[in-house]
Amino acid sequence: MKSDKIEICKTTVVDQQKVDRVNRELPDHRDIIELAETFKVLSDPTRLKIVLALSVADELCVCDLATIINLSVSAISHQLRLLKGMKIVTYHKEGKMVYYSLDDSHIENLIREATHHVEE
Amino acid sequence: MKSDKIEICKTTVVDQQKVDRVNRELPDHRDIIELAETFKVLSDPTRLKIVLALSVADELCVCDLATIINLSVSAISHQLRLLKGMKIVTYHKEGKMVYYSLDDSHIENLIREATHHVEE
DNA sequence: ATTTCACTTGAATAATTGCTCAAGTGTTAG
DNA sequence: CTAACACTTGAGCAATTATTCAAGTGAAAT
Repeated sequence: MKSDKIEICKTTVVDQQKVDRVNRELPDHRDIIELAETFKVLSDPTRLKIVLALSVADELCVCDLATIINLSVSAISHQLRLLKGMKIVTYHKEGKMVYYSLDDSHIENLIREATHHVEE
Repeated sequence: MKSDKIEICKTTVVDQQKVDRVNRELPDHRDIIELAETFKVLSDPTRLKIVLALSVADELCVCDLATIINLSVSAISHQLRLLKGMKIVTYHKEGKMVYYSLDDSHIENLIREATHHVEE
């Protein structure tokens, strides 16, 4: 069970040496999954808008976020829950209000880099 | 039909001034969608692996990519089609072989930035 | 000419996911 | 205490999507 080489893919390997080298230099599976998950968070327009809005406003209550994004409070709350789980946003309560803010400065750099890509 | 302010979200706006300012500073919808789509491409482990493998190897045939990623040739081909459509990869034919390579240097910077984020 | 090989493509399927709706929590106002 | 408000949460639904399978294309080998 150690050789995870050519079990599923039964086709011919054209350049085994190159395949080996790439396999050696590729990050391991866990890291790639984690990397993909980072991209996934920002791949949904609603979540991306939330992050963009918070990067402009510093902090916003759920209600105002819903107004800005033009979606139900429930929908925004669901996404905030997810963003909170990924440590991308934090919140603090003030009476019945809940104010959310960014908890991750790297995310803003990532978005900036992607913006350059889009503007190509 | 011009006011897209508070039609769907019927809840109270807490800080109208802040909401207006954020709405003014936020990129327009089309750009956000495009930005989200950029992230979406890299949010799938298979596509991410393809891009990572190509950034290491310069060029690879579909078959070797399938071997490296441990998936069917068909699955890889489907994803390559998508990546080609988004101008992230190109290909050139050599007899029956098709060699794919990266067509977008920005993507590598984007992945590098995201890697920093993961390593936080 | 026929077969083989590398790859593409369309259809079908299973899993994921983003939203709405309805109900629930906790805080404040009357 | 009751009602209103800001928000959360779980269930359900519709849409998207990643993969497999089967069939098809075109080039090279026999």
